[in-house]
Amino acid sequence: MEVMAGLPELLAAALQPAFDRFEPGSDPVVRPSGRAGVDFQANGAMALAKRLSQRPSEVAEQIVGWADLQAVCSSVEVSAQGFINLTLADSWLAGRVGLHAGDPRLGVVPAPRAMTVVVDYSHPNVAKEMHVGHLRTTVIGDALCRLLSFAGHTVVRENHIGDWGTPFGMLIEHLLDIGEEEAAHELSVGDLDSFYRASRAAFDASPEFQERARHRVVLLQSGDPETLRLWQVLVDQSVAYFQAVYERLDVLLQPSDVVGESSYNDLLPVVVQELDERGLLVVSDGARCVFPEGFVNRDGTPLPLIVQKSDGGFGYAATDLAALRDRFGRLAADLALYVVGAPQAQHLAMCFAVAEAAGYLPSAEQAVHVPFGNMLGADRKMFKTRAGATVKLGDLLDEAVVRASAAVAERSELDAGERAAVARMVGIGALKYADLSTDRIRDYVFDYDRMLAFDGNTGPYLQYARVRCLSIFRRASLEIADFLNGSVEVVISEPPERALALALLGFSAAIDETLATWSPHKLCTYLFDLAGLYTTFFESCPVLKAPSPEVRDSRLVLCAVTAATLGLGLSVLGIEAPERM
RNA sequence: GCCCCUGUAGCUCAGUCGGAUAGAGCGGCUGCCUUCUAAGCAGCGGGUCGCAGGUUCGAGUCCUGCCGGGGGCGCCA
Repeated sequence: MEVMAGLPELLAAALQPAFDRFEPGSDPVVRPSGRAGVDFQANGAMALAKRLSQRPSEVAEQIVGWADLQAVCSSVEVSAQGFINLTLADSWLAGRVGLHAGDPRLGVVPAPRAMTVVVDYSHPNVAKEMHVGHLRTTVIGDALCRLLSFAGHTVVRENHIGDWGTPFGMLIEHLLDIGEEEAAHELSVGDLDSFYRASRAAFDASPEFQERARHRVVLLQSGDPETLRLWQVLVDQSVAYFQAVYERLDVLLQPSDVVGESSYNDLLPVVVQELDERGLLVVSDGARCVFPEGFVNRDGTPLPLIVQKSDGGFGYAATDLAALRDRFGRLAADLALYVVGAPQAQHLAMCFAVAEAAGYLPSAEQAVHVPFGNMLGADRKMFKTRAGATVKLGDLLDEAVVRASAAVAERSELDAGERAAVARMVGIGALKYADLSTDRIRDYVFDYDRMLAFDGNTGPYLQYARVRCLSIFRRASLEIADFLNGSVEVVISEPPERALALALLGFSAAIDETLATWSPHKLCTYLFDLAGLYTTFFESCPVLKAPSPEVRDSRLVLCAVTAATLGLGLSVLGIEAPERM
């Protein structure tokens, strides 16, 4: 079987020889067409005509005359302005969908060169509650991991948790004050915020506590075994708590993916030494810095990346550099993605620049910041992550399931046993889809009603469309697999069948575009359009009561491929799909 | 002050390497459950694509300037 390719590429390839006769290598510029009755349009003739000082429509006419599109298109027309309008033949389209149905990957070709990709995402802080600010990095990062795996790459998930730094002196002393058992209990029930706040309160209230905390930091940094043991208690309890959240959210992260800041401690002096050896290090105001080119601060003077502070402590830049060294060295990564908020853009750009200069990063394009916009409060300001009260991620997940349970109870005919599982998939699916379905770079205002909507362009709408595909097979006691082996002929008679078929063939392009730009919302948009076209088809084209057995079987193929596409699409986004709802 | 991101329908957002008459969801209005799941469908109404220039056969898309919003700019991470 020929390698499945996207329709635009296929048409462009068919037109290329004709374009080459005018000007070798000129681009046919094939795009989907919005015009009624036209599937694609080739716009390249107009630019070509301009360059050759000829009439666009005449150039287009000649190209059409030379091109061999008989087998593929039912109509090829040239507009007065020089657009070439291409309409695929129903029979060709039907045959194409038949092939598509037999492909378990639904037309998505594995990446020609499999890479090792490190994805850095989620990164919550030890002894701190996961809040809604962690949602975007976690959900987007997880979707990218799944997409990359599906594309054939080796994915190394790294959860770069905040498990080191001066706050731990305070946290450990507080742990001792309330007793290990009580501390472990508080942390294990996920009440990290009150633990952290109580530590902070003790620190602010008592000079004696402050002194103990400072001393404890020294003990921690010097590797005192008992202090490390207490620190480990905090880390272990926190990681267990994170894991509970991840499982509720249905993300891939495991405790074994945790590579906390502390894991680079031994590397930090090495990094400093190597930066020094390469002549990159400059001491400025007592701090050891690198001044990457092109970065300036307020007054126009060069902006430093502070690697080692004047007090001898290492800044987080040192940790980030060590992580880059580790990822491209020990792990031999081909690519590292940083699913980190947009405010860190400058910091990461500086780290990447320094890492490249230091030889840690082989080439600039191999480290990619995948930024996302801020979650804003009702006041349109950034949700505070430091002192300010924000919404706990756990509370948001609770609310998602509560609302979904109510919706399931109200709308679904499922029995009680199935309802809980479906409510979880619907609620969490709605929440994740809400985050994935808009361009990640944009800021958005935190809003329960928007994030947990179940109608319209939402996760549940996609789940529901798939459920409606599956219910047809259940109703008729048919196996969906029998319609996904390429053995059943597809015929196209009604417009909704045709529109659905055309959309199904666009899956690989949607995946490609999503990965090319690290933008899950592109796949969401595709799936939503597909679900809408399926629903139109579902409303107007009876399947089990089709006019003939041939049409019935053909429509069953369309249902089967739609279900498979929605299921696979949701799956690579990290959204579960129930069998019924 | 400098830099980054952003501005599209009442609200929330899509809009592909610049293509023809800018789309969807929510909300509003009108219909549609005796036929495969109404978390749905069909239809109506809704636009100075922030503003002004420029490039181009063609600009929501590219360039410049201005305005509004968010963020960043040396020892927190």
